[in-house]
Amino acid sequence: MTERKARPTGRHHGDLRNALESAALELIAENGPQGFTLAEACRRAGVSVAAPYKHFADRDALLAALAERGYDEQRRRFGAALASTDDPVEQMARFAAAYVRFAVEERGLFEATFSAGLDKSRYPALAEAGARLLLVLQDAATQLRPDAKQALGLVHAVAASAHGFAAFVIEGIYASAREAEAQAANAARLISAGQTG
Amino acid sequence: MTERKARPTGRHHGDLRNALESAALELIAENGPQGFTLAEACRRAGVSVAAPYKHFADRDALLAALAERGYDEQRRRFGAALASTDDPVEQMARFAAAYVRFAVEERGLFEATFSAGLDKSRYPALAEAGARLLLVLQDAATQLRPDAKQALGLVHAVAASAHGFAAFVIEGIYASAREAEAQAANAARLISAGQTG
DNA sequence: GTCTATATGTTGATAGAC
DNA sequence: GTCTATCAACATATAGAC
Repeated sequence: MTERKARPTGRHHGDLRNALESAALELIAENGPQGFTLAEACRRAGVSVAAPYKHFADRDALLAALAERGYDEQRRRFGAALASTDDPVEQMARFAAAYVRFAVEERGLFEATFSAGLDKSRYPALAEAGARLLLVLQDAATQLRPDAKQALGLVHAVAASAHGFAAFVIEGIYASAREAEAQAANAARLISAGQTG
Repeated sequence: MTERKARPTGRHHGDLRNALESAALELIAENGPQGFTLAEACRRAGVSVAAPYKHFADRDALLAALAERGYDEQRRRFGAALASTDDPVEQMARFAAAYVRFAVEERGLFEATFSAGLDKSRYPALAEAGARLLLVLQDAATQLRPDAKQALGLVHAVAASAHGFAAFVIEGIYASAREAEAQAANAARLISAGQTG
C-alpha cells in the first residue's frame, strides 16, 4: 500500500486539519470562544489563511468539529465517572465533578460545546454527538428516576448546577479547581437524593 | 436655572450616553457579549461612530458602565429577594431564583457583569459595585454560617449553582424560565441546609 | 494541498469642521 | 456634542498558480 500520509506538496505537515484544530483550542482556552479567529489559528499552524478551506468549509465548520470532539470527550470522561461507582447518587456526584474538571482541563473543548453559538441544526453530526452524550447520562439517572422524563430533568439539574461551578472556576471566582469540583459534587449529591424517591 | 438639557447642537437627543447604553444592552441580549460593537450601537442610536467618544473613553468604558449598572440592579433585586422572608434558608432559595430571573429579564446586564471580560482593576467603581453586592449576600448568609469565610463560601456555592441554571435557560436547555427558577431555588435550599449547622 | 494575491467588509479610534 | 472624513488593523473568503 502507499504511505498513509503523502509528502506535503506545500511546506506543511501531513495533518493540517489536526494542527488547525489544536491551534483553535489553544486560542479558545486563552481568550474564550471569540478569541478564536481562523487567521490567528493559521498563523499558529504556520500556514496561509487560504489553507484551511481545503479542510473545512468555513470558520463555523471548524468550530463544529471541535464541538463534536468536545461532546465525544465528555462522553468518555463522564462515562468513566459513572462507571467508577455503583451508587446512583454517587454517580451523579462524580459526573458533576468530572464536568468541572473537564471545563478546567479542556477549556477549549468545553467552550466549543457550550459557548460557540453554532446552528446545531446545520451540523447533524454535532447534534447526534450531543444526543449520544445525553443518553449516557439519562441512562444513569434512570436508577434514581425511573420515569424517563424525570431522569432527563435530573440530568439537566445536576448538569446545570455543575456548569455554574465550572463557569465560576473559569472566571477565577474559585481559586481552587479541586474545591469547585468538591462543591459541585456535593450539590449534585443533594439534588439527586433530594426530592422524589 | 438653565434648562437641564440644552438643545442638541447636532441632530440628536439630550441623552446620547443613555441611548448608547440601551442600544448596547439590546445587542448583548440578542447576540451575547461579542454581539455588541460600538459601531452597531451607534447605528441603532442614530449617531455617527465618532459620537460615543464624547461620553466614553473607549469601548470598554461603555461596557464597564453597563456592568456597574448590572451590579447595582442585582443588588436591588437580590436585596428585595432576601427581604421577602425571614427564614435564612428560604432567603438563599429566593436569591437563587432571583439570579435566574435577572439573567432572563436583563440578559444584557447579566452578561455585561459576567461575560464581558473586563480588566476589573482598571475600573475601580466596577469592583466596588461588585463588592457592595457581595456584602449584601454574605451578610444574609451569615445567619447560616456565622464564620465570615464560610458565609462567603455558601454565597459562592449558591450563586454558582444558580448561575448554571441561568446559563442553561439562556442557552435554551430549559424551555421554561419558571421551571429553571424553581430548580435553582430547590438546589439553593439543599445547599444551604446541607452541611454544617 | 498549499501559496500568493486580492476582494470585501467590519471594527475601533482620531482629526478637524461646525 | 455631533458630524464628516479618514486611518490602520483585522477578519472571512475566493481565484488561480504551482
